[in-house]
Amino acid sequence: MDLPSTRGLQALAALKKAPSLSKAAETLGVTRSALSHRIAELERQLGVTLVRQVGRCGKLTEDAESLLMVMGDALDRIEAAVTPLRRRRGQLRISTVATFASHWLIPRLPDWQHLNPDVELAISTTTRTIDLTNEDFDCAIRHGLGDWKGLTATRLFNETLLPVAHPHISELSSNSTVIRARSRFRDWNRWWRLSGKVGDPPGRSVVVETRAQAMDAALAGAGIAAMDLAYAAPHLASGRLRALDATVPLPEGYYLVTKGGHKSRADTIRRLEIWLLSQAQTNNPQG
Amino acid sequence: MDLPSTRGLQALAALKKAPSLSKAAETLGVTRSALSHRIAELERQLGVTLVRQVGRCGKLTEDAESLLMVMGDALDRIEAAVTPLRRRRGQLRISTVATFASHWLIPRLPDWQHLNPDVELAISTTTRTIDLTNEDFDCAIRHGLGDWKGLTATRLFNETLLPVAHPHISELSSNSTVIRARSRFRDWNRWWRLSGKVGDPPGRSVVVETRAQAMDAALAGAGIAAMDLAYAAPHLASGRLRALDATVPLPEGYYLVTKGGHKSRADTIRRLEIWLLSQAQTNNPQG
DNA sequence: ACAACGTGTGAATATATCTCACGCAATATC
DNA sequence: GATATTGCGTGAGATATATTCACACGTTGT
Repeated sequence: MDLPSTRGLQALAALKKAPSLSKAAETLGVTRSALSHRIAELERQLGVTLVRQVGRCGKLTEDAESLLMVMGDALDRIEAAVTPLRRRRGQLRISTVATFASHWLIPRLPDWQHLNPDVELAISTTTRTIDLTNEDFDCAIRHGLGDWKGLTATRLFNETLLPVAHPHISELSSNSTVIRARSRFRDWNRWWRLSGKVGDPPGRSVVVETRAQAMDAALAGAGIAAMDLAYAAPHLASGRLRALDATVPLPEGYYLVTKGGHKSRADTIRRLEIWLLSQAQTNNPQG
Repeated sequence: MDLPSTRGLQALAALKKAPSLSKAAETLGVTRSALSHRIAELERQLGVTLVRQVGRCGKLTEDAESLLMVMGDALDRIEAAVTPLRRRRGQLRISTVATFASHWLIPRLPDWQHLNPDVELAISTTTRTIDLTNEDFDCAIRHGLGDWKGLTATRLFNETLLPVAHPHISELSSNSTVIRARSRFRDWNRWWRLSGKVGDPPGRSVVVETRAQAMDAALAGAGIAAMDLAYAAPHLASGRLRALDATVPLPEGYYLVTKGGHKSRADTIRRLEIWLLSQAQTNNPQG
């Protein structure tokens, strides 16, 4: 059975409450003409006259009255069911890793808010890799090779490591103190090998828990950190950190990941993607 | 507040009952693809994920479940409200005068039914002129000058009077017996004058109640009737009646009259109009 | 590996819906 | 009575929504 559109029924219901079609149109925020057409379309679908012009106002016929009577508060029910869901419309839920959030995304948030005042980014950081298809996130930003199956991934930037330290540290040698993050312990070894150094990296090291702490330690002058260029860039630009050697690219990168299935707000995600890519190019947050 | 379309909600409801999207589509009589798009559109409007692919079937999210829960039987209510009205869809209610119905329209009904098996004509004959704008008729066929204000009238044919009688009556003279219908008593005088005769019509007359009875009386050989050509034509063709003198046109005619306002089934009425006009040209019912 | 099933997606097309400008009818106002 | 004023319906044109078809992807059996 083919149901009539909500628009038509809504028009009829509004017409019952308001004295005239014009007033009803006003309450719905559309033209009188639109309402007139809605009624006409509904009448065409049902094959019944619903509104009859008496005097200079429209009056509902018995058919229309009975329709509304039987329908009851069906429209209100629908509205009640739909409203709480719609409330979350202006929000884009993003899951990402802590370092990316605090050292890349969050510093750039003011720019996003300026360009997209209607979309609030809700950033959620987790240590574990979240299962996008089962949890209620619209997208995620992940670190890896971009080969997550069943998901669409667009590369934001490749990871590139370089040794950075407080400006008063002027060189990297076998005597230097290096800062290692437990979560990315192998970074120093990888940089060492990829940059063509021989032997092992300096043995003297400070070990911290997370990469964010490694950054803090480097800023404080505790030693030399192998940091991602994207994260170090603002500090290098401001002079709070100094690059001590070559920058080497890693095969991994940072990716914006979206799930398949019905994408509930594909257009907003698309805007986010474009913005992220443009931000990834400038490599520096505003302000 | 902008309500989502019934189609989308209906799709969601069907998806809850059926195990898979394909089955749901079957129950609604549309393609799987259509249902998929409906859901996607609904999700876009609400900005919420409603269906999530788990395994190889789609499963409703909590949001979708709660939506359906709050909405309750709203859709059923709408369907219940709409169904009884739709039942009258295949019917076109026509109000007309008795003579036109019995001597013109009804003999032609088989042809209409053959051409339009989906539309049943419900013919209602009344002596009084019905108020189309207030009563539940889709259209009317009226006799008159076609100047009914507020209504749209299309002429089917002009009225044309001629004297007819049983074939054994061979001439119209001042000695003839004329048949008069009380409802159209002046017809004989009008014909007499308009056909250029001098003096008065024959004084010897049989008076019956209606024009239909006048026709019967003429067929029975009771005298000469001043009959409308459109009504007499089939009898003239079959030889049961004979035309005894000139045919004179009257200013009145028969009109298909439709009301303004929202025309609940303009397309069907349009088909009726075309059919009536074609029938008016042939001037003879089939069979 | 391969087929069978269940889906999502994009293009092309058909419906629905909206706004705008216009004309007509019924009331108000002079 | 003439003349605004209010309330409508209608057609054209633009935009949004729905539908189908053909195709590609992932999952589940054999």
